[in-house]
Amino acid sequence: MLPAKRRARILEVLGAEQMVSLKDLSEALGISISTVRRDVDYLDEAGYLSRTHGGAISTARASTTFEPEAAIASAIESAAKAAIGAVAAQLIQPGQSVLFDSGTTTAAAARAAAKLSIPFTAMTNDVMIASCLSQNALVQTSVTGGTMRSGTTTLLGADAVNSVARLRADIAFVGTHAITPEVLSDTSLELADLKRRFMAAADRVILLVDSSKFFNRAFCAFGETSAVDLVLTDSRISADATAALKDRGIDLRMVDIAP
Amino acid sequence: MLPAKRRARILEVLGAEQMVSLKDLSEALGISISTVRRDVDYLDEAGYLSRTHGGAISTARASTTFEPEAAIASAIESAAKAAIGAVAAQLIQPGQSVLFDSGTTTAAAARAAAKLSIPFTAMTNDVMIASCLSQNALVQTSVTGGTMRSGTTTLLGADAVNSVARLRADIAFVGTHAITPEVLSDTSLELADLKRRFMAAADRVILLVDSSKFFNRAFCAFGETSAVDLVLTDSRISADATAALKDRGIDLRMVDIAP
DNA sequence: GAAACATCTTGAACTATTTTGGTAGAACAT
DNA sequence: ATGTTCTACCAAAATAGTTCAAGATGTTTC
Repeated sequence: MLPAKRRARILEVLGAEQMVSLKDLSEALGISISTVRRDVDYLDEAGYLSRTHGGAISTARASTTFEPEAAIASAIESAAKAAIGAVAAQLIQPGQSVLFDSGTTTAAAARAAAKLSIPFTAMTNDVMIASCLSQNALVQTSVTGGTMRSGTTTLLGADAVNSVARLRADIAFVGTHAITPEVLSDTSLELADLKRRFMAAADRVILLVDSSKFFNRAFCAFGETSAVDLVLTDSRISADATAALKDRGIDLRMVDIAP
Repeated sequence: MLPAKRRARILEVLGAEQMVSLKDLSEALGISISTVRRDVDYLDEAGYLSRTHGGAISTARASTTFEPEAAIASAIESAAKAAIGAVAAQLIQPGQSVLFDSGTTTAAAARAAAKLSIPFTAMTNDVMIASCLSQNALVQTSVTGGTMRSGTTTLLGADAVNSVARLRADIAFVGTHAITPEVLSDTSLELADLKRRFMAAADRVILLVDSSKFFNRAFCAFGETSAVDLVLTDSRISADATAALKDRGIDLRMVDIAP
């Protein structure tokens, strides 16, 4: 297994468990304790987790504005994201207009949507999603203007907001950095602002969120769960989380993850 | 198997897998590990993927770049474009604002510019160029809005035009499909319109054009050679062409092609 | 066209570097 | 006190970098 893959898996475990011992990690990943120790130290150094005696605890999401580098973000929960994306794409009807928020989960949806053979119109503020969708000649792809923060593929700022403000769409696929039973939140004001616009511009808001995002709070709230028409998540979501959302009458669909 | 085909297949694998070891690639493609290593290093250099010890992981672009092999080939295999791009990047001064037209030659300039360690502001209508530039934290990258035609990474249309119309930049790097001693031309009205705006918005217009574009005419003229402040081309340009341009008082610089 | 020549690419052999898993003693928690 | 975890080190394995000869490709010359 590749070092990078190993580290991503460690973060996945930590996303689900909050706390793990090095021993457990060593057994779960089938690698020696020495290597686990080195990986965990590395991730600690890089700020992805915190070390404790004998193990590691997740810290990334506790820090409300922390964003992992793109390479790692896309590797974390990649199976869950792909599964969620595949189901999301199936919800698109021929001829509809669809908004794709930026993010790795919505990117998975775009990748699946690009393989559909139905025509639809798409708009996104993520250049990676855009170039993905534009592979399919049936998809009319538009991109918001805006400014990219370095290391990301996300367009933000006044131009992006204005582009979205003029629109009316059938569906918005929105991602989120964190979700509680009531609130969706993300890491920056600008991101939050734009997500709010996406949600306001669409008849049907579909939230794509893998199970590791429950229940956390990030820096900046951008909407309420009640404003979402459908939540798509993976089957690793906890019973607590499903109950809390269903109590609020939120339509929740779980997607089985391929091994 | 052709080198270009090999590299395209590596990107294809990487689009599906997120990470692969060199060993796996070697087996999957039936080529030696040495060759895989060379290909992967090459693609890393060109920004299509990132290397890790023992393998490669997909960057934003790799997972979306199911570009036809021909597109990859023309984008990264051309020594002339790379050489022109490298020289173009050197013309950027710290703090300047720079417009990057869409196209493979301007993309080469963007790749070189992304490796500079000077801060500047960039605006482009090509999402590939944008994701290239945004890898450098010193570069403030903006993207025009617009619509993508399928199979391309180019943004066109009213939104793109409007984005550019508001700007004033120090430099515009402009590509062209064809050039005669008097006229620059390209393949579509929309493209031509946007290129015209780029040229009007910049104090200094620098035309990046490899020698194969002399002297042809494409469907739609978008400007006169006299409106260009500097023409950068490669040394394979014919003597006729240089003479014709110099007769018109056009500043022409030839770039030696690296071996 | 074909032969001769130069150039580039490939795969393999070899060396250097990095990574890995193990071990021994020190530090730690209960 | 006792078992566990940490640090530091080592040898083995894997990967990266280098070099080179054989083959493929491209160019020139006749």
